[in-house]
Amino acid sequence: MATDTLPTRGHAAKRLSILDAGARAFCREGYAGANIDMIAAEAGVSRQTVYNHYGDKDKLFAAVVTEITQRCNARSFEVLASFPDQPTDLEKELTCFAERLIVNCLCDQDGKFLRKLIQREGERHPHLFASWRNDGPGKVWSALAARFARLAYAGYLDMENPDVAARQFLALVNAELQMPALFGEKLENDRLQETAACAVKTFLRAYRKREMHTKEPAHLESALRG
Amino acid sequence: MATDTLPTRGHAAKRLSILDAGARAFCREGYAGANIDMIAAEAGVSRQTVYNHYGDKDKLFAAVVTEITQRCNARSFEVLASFPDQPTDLEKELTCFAERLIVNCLCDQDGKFLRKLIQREGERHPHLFASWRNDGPGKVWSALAARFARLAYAGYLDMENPDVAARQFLALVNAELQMPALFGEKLENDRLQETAACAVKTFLRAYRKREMHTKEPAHLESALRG
DNA sequence: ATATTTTTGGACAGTCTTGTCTAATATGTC
DNA sequence: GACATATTAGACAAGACTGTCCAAAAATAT
Repeated sequence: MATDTLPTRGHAAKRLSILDAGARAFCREGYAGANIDMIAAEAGVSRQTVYNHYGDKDKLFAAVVTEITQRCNARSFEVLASFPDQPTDLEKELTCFAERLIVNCLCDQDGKFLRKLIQREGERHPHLFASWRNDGPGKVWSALAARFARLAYAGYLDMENPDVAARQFLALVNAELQMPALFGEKLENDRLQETAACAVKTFLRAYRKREMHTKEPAHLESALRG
Repeated sequence: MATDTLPTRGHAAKRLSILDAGARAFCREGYAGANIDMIAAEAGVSRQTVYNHYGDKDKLFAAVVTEITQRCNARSFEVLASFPDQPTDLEKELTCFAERLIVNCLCDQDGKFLRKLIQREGERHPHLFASWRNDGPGKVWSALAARFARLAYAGYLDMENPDVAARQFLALVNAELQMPALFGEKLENDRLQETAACAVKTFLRAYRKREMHTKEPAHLESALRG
């Protein structure tokens, strides 16, 4: 789990290793089901070391949540920064954006971990997830809504409520991912691309501005609508 | 939990009471976190009675899952039977259908219980959820897809892949429900209706047939699309 | 009213888990 | 090499939970 830039031996490395093992165990078994011996074994560390680093199970859990949350948020906003603000081919670029979203936020290790943790323990430890809610997806949603609003203003999209559109965009992107995510199946690359393409296609069918870019055939439009 | 038609005293009543208490406890605490004493107390029954009825914790869990699954499936197909096959006002009727879906399948006790159980223990007890997958949402999806295909054939909708459309429909309906569901918030009635309306509106913007009902202005269509 | 079934409360052994403690070992620093 | 710090394995007490057993009490049926 520890990437190349992170310490691979020594004190800090063990700390990280424990954190990652804790994340895996808590996700797989739930808070009650995961035990310290398991986590220590999975981290390749003695039980005492876990206690040395994190004090007790509750503190370890809290550390896991905040750490993974931070990683996820960082990734989310990184991906968000690549939103196509001045697209030349809107569908294509939005599809690529959706793919990045899926790969980096929805399907990556930390993302899956965090969603499972939230699903499993969200009700039980509401305070821990306040930051997730306020600084994580909540912010991603509104940031995404702002991007869509800009695209609408620039004449690419036609929507009344960018907030709703943003939530729907994410829902569509997630649509085909629900089942696999629930059962821990892995997603092949081409299925992923198809998912993104489907979602964006439907999103644009609903929200793409329907007037011509060149000329407004208003009479044809009204004839078709009437 | 036991409705009026079900026994409210005697042997069978206790059995049901235990089942419901088990469902609540397993959802709230997870399999490992829920303990028999808790369930017995919540069911208003002694611990021994739980063992008399269900043998052990594993069997109780299995019974909870299959029972709740059956209840949910029954409801799902009941709602599905009310799908507007010959709509006079498609948007209105589809919105009502979506509301029924939300109320009876997504937001009702059993539905919430089951989704939580799946999220919490799906990976851990894959065999238990096979039926959920095969007889539950899986069947609902394909049945819904068949309804959409019929609407498309009847000229109300315009879609290439009814399966994808069905999944997207459910995803859109769910879009605004994710957060509240995750944190156990309850949904006000007007927010629910707005959610359904939003989802259906977007769905129809994407998939409503754009040709006239009376005559096919094929040349105009191609001119507009080209 | 009596017989049968069900439920109850409590005791119980066995197991698992947490968190502490200790003495020995490893790791890294000066 | 000597020293400080981090880590290890293992023992340990305290508590929680499961699943069993049993005799008394309650509910139900005959």
